[in-house]
Amino acid sequence: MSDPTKKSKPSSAANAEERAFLAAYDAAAFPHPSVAVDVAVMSVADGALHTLLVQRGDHPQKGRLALPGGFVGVKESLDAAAARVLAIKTGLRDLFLEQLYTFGDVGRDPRTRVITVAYYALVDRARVLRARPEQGAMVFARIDVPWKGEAGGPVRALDAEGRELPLAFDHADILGVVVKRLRGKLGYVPIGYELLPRRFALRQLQEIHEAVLGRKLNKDSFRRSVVASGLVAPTRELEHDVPYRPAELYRYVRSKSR
Amino acid sequence: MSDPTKKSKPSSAANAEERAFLAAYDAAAFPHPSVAVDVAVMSVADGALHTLLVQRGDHPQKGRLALPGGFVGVKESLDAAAARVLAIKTGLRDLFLEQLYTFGDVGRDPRTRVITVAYYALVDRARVLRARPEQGAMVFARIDVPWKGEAGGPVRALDAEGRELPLAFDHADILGVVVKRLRGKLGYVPIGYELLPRRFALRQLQEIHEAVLGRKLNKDSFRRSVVASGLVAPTRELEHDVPYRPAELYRYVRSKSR
DNA sequence: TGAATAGTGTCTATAAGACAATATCCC
DNA sequence: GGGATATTGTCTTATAGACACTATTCA
Repeated sequence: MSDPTKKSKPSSAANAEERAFLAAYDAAAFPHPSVAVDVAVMSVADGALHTLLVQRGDHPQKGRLALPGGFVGVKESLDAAAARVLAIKTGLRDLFLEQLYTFGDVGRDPRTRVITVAYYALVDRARVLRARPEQGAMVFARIDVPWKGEAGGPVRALDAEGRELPLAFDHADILGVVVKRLRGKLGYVPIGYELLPRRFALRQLQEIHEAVLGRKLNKDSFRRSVVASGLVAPTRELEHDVPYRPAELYRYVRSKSR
Repeated sequence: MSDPTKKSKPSSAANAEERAFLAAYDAAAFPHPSVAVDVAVMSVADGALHTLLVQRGDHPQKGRLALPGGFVGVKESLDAAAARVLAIKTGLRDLFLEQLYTFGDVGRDPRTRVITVAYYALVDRARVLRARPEQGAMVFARIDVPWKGEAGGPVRALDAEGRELPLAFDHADILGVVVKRLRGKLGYVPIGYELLPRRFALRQLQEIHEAVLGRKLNKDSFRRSVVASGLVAPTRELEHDVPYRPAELYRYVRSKSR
């Protein structure tokens, strides 16, 4: 925390000196916070954002619902910790997974000082409903966003009957930041595709955007802007099992060809 | 990290049980990473982004230039740690200060495992040039961005003669993320005002935007969009000491009146 | 008066919203 | 055929870029 006195040395001796310093360095000389990762697995179902929550079987906050999380190993990168937690607690692998924000208020965990690096993952509805955790049990909870646009703030988790689910720690705030980030990103980054299967109708993509943004979009201009972006390509396949004219299926293409 | 077996208890006893659990919790039971904050103090001068760097007097990376940083106290929030580091290492207070990203690769610090939560601050050129640190010495380094748009990647720090300055740790990557974030934010958040004194000419604001974005902007549409945003208000004051027609000075207003 | 930039007005190209018309599927 | 949605086309409006023109200050 402080920068005590220092002495200059000729640069030729610097490497040996640095090696000696590192050998003598004692990482346990002062108390450290704990570092955790929490992963918000987001999906869209029935026109609303949903997330995967796990029931806390241990103290603290036993019985409340929490984001899948865990402590970061000393020899494990943050990204690796997030992927490991995702796989263990939800059984899901190889998802879009991105760091969100780091929450470090002093009292956010009653055990001790825990700083958590929050991540969010995106997955399509069919895959998240097939997911089976390697341990524990999961709830697929609907997110209720009590604010508009990118105002921000905590959100609520609801069960299938619309009852509010109690969230642990500051996870309502974390999920609020996830929603805010998703709304901000949808405008200029094609993350909507991560929430859909490989082939999708443009109407499905629009429904995803509307669920994330929390407002209706204009159908015509949505179609035009998506097609004009060059990020989707028609597949000549059609929807099936729909009680109306089937739409052509599109796929996401990385290379905009123009 | 694991969720072992659990027994159900009547909810009436839950509070007492949780208190007992917390009293017995041992935070030092497994090794912890260290947590630091680094603050990138960004400003615009001579048409380019600049940042404040401190010379490392201690190992590791002695002699290299680093972002002002320090370890997070066990009873100190991340935001408070960033503000403290900013004040101690640069003498600057009450700046726009926002969390950026958390860097946690295993080998990023040769001492031990150090996870750093990076922040960025914005300050106008006159104020940063008056800044005097409470300890150590500072360099006001020009940032050279070797990529366009929001491609991302490390940047270089240059001294007044254009010579490259050696950066410590992964700080070239951190500064790259800062630049990427600033470019992304300029489009829809008025952070440009944080880089200017309270009263400014629209041309100055445009120069700020051009320096951050790394490209020229159209003068006419820049003026129109800024004025139409309702986020600036004319002050009826004029520039002075300019060898041409002085422009009217504007100020940033939070409430867009319309 | 000339150089330099401030500030205004106009035209055009592009993107978005609104709306209408036709096409295609299932029942 | 009727219901529902897909898909295409047209019209209108808002915005950004380009450009021309006038205004104001200093040297």
